[in-house]
Amino acid sequence: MSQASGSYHHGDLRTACLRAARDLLEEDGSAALSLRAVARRAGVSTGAPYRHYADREALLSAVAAEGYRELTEQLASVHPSPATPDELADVAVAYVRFALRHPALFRVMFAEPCDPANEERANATAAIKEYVRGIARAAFPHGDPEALSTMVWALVHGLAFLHLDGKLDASTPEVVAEHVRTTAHALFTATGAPQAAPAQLGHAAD
Amino acid sequence: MSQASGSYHHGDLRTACLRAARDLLEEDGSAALSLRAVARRAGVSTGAPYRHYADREALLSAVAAEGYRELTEQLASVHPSPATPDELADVAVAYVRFALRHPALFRVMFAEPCDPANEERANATAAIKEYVRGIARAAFPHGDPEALSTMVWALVHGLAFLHLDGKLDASTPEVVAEHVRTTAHALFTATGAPQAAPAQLGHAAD
DNA sequence: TGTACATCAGTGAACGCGCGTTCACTGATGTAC
DNA sequence: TGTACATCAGTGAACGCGCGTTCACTGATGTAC
Repeated sequence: MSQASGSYHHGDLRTACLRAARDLLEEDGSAALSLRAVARRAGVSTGAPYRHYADREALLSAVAAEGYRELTEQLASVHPSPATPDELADVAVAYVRFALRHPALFRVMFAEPCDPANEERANATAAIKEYVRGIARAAFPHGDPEALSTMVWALVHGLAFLHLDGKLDASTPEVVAEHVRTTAHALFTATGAPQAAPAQLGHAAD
Repeated sequence: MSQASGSYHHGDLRTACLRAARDLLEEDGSAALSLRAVARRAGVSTGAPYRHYADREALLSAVAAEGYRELTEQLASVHPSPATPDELADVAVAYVRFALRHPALFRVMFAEPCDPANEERANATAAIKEYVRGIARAAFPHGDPEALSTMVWALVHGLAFLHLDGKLDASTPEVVAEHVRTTAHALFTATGAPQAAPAQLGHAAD
């Protein structure tokens, strides 16, 4: 968009490819994403994307990285630093909702054996890990944050995939949200997360 | 095997296709399973599998169903009716171990959008659901078995996929087992599962 | 027990498809003077 | 400000590939009499 319109040069094909890939994933989540389809969608010849991505893998990794960033953002926007069981449950609901709203993207993010050496991708996953660890630290100040954050992440991740794959009732978003909230509550209250929010100071002892 | 060897008729091509599919999945987990590759592997012409499977989907569903049955068996063989946190943790470890030993099969079972109307497949998933529900009932006699069994399943399922997708350290089976055991323990002890095994009678109050 | 015939489970060639990737090319852009 | 030229980002045709599926066929099997 930044440059010519209708001209020979595209202007920002790199971004346009990402956009096209995302659109295709939203439209037909079941099909595998192909570079040719992306080029077609971006209104460009088959070879053009190779100016910006080394190969299919590279595009896929970029898409995945974008997905991670968005997921992290959305979780943080629900509660930057959740502390009560209610707030934790809200975040859990947001995680599963993201998966169900963007099933194909979520699968690219997790189920595709993408290049683990891709730096952008590695950074993006690190960010989400850090957010989850932060949650665990704030919510369970007395436990091992590492173990607890794994537990929380595994729980929501499992819920997301089981809903995605039709193993749990995902007929309406409301049903799912309620289900996730209940499950999360069962976990958080039982593991001794603070019941109310007496302190939301954000500074926990290191 | 049941009939001719080296003859025109195969004897039991249905089973042989399944076997071939499984072998291919074990050998190259990253590639998508194709009917042609299965036929090749079974030593048979491209069209032959169509005598036994309507299409690719049908074969995939059969493979998935077999996977469900095996997973259920393996879990049950660890503890038919686990009651203590230790026993529950053993089952959790077995679940994740299955996923890591058969990554491609596990992905076919869960990540492929297989035909949900397939009866064999539906039966097999129902069996595993039932086993998990049974665990929850036995282990948490005072909670809502439905919510708790979902929680347990989601946790192990999430752990399985996070390890599978390289989000958690899966360098050695021992590391993974230890990790799963720790996480499971944290959950089970906190949610009030029986601490020791005073009664292993198998009859819980309905 | 022997023969005729229907049925069944394979063959192998062919169809049309979409894919990833390469490559010689060309039009647009921007920079040096 | 104007021109020459290097660089860059596209084109479009082509490569070879493996795929799912179909179809006329043929050899093996088993059943009725």
